[in-house]
Amino acid sequence: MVEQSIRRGRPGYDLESLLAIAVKLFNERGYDGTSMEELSRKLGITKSAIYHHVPSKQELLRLAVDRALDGLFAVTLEARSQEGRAIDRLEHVVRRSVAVLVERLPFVTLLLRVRGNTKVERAALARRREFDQLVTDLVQQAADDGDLRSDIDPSTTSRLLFGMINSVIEWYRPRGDITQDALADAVCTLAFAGLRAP
Amino acid sequence: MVEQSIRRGRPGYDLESLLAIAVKLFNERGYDGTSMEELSRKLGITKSAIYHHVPSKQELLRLAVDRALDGLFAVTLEARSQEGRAIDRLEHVVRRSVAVLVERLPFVTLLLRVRGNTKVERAALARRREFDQLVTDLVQQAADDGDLRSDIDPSTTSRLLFGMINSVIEWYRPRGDITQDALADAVCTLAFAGLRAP
DNA sequence: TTCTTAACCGAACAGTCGGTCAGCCAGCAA
DNA sequence: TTGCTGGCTGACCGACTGTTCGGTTAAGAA
Repeated sequence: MVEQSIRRGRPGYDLESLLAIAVKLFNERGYDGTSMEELSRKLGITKSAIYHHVPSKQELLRLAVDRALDGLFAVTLEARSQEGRAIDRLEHVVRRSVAVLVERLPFVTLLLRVRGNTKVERAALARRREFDQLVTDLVQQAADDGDLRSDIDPSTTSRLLFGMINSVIEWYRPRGDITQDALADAVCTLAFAGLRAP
Repeated sequence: MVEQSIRRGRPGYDLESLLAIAVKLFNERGYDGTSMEELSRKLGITKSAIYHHVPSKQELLRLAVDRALDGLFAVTLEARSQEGRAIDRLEHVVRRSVAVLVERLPFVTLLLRVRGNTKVERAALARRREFDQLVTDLVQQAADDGDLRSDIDPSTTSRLLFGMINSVIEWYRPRGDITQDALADAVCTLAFAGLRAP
């Protein structure tokens, strides 16, 4: 079943396998705190070999954050994010965002730590703000529909909401004792129904 | 009214004023992404002058994260964090943590981005975990009292809860249109009562 | 004036940074 | 066997890193 694509040439890393290890290391040490020398040691090849796969360190970052952002924007294009009551669309976006976070954990982790020092980083931040705006609009609509409490303003709501969701990258590990669905349930319950016993 | 403490010697930066600017820059560019040369330019003095005030770059980081951690631990020692029903103690810790976050925003921001590359950073992470454990214990007790819903486990709850709280550093600015109290209210409402219209 | 205190400068240090270049090497296909 | 492709090496570059050191400067106190 598994399409074993036969690679030609000398066996070793391809861009994908190299990127996975790079992103993992970036997340452990921080992007700026990781040198290409350090990365090459982790890969078991020389520094110059990395530049056979990728033209620069910044490009590694771009590839990673784009994978995260593409996943998040794909969520907003899904049917259930675009039709139905705003509050239901919001819940869908929340659930699916948790899923993307988990499935692309290393990439999203890197994205959420970008600070804006370079062009690549600023471009990532811009796309992220775009996503945040879509969510804020959704919260606003749901509040207008009377489905969300009106004593918290929409932008604060969406920020706290996605603050909670995004914090998942800090502690969730797929191997752990909580499944992806259980996590999404916990997030939605806490967000929509609150902590207090019913 | 203002106690103008007369400093002796050549006027200029003291440790406190230097630290404030350093931490601000660290937060903008990232600790690893900020060079001492860059910092010295921002300060308007030479690189070597910084070393008159502080023995190393790492020490700047230590001073900053300790200010954040001291503030958070002080909260747990307050009377209302130690007596009464667990759920009330929890709400008090949440409210006061938001206050500390806001009052010491730059320091807490830096703390929350520490990755653990050096001894200083690992020590900070250890103290942070200690604080997290205290909160988790509180959540556990409140759940045992029947005051918190039991369908989310305590460690997930406390992580999502503090994920939401800590996200405040990403967007809250004191000059903005939402006061510190309103922010704490929003956090508590969302956390305990949920988003859905009552 | 002189002493003390505190902040600062300029030049240099050894080491590390991201990145380049010319060429070598392993495996598949013809 | 040969050609091609894709992956890799080792030596190197200039710029920049955090840190040190000996000397200097500005202010209040004596």
